Amino acid sequence: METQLSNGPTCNNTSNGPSTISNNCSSPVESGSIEDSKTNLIVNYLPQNMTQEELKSLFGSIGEIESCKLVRDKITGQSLGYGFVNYVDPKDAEKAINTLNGLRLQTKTIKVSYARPSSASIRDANLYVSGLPKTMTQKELEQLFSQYGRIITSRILVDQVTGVSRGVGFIRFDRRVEAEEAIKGLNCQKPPGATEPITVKFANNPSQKTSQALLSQLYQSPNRRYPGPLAQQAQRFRPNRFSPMAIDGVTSLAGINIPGHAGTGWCIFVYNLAPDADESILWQMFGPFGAVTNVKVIRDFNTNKCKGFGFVTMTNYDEAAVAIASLNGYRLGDRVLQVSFKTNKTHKA
DNA sequence: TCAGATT
Repeated sequence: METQLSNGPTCNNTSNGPSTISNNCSSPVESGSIEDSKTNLIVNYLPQNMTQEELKSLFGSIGEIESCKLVRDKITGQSLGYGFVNYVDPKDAEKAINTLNGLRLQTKTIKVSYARPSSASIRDANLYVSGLPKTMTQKELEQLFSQYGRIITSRILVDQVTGVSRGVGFIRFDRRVEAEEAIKGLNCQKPPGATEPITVKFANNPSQKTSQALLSQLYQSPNRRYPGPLAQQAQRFRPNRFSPMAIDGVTSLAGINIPGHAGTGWCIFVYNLAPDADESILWQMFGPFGAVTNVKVIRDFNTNKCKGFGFVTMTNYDEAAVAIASLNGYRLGDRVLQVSFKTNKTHKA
């Protein structure tokens, strides 16, 4: 693989926000049985505002996608923060795991792994654990539970400020029967060395909460609706930074030149990419700064090598501006990148 | 003291 990046916004520390310790364990490459699909991936910890189209754009940068689905709440339509990507070629699925697992997008670190075959037996296998000793580590938590089955994820919630364990956590097993056995074996039991017993029970179901939140919104404040798509779009657009009268759409039609503004977001020009640069490097560089809707490496038609530049589209002006300020002059391998809002200049280089 | 992994 190519150059690894280690920079990004300084705000981003842990894998999924400051309040949790999380693993991205259960290495997917080694976990599949011979029966499992080698093309279908599950993608977890997606940013809340990421759309299915953006998911497809991100994973489509690796190879041809057979299908792609962002899972949403049935009632609210809100993203549940995970989705599925099914590639045509198993090699591309493997490549996606190798290149995109652990990619930072906004405040999240996405997890990419093979999807298990869907079945009833793997549902409702998630446990909520409380009363844990504050000193217990995630590894110790897993050790305690692993005797009951294969752990898919584990987590200990921590205080946002101090980073100290809150004594509660989650264990997701591969199968529900394993979770049931763990409750039987560990609920009301004292872990080794602990003075108090722990509580182990099934965790709340995820989609219930968002549905409830929506319903209470509807019933409690009927006059305070969420802003509709138009209002949201108007908020995203920041014309007064350049022109006091510009309005999204109108400016484009009127031919007023706003640097970088491409109608659907802010287009950023990235110059001095290496010939072997690919889309994933652009996702890696810009993803941590905010909502990226698209990336594109410009390649020579015949050689398929990068012509030295590419483009990145970001939804929000402020995030784009910070990304540009941070990445302009960034050293990628032996090259120093030039990063700016796209202009209408013709770039010949 | 419940984050967000099975379409």
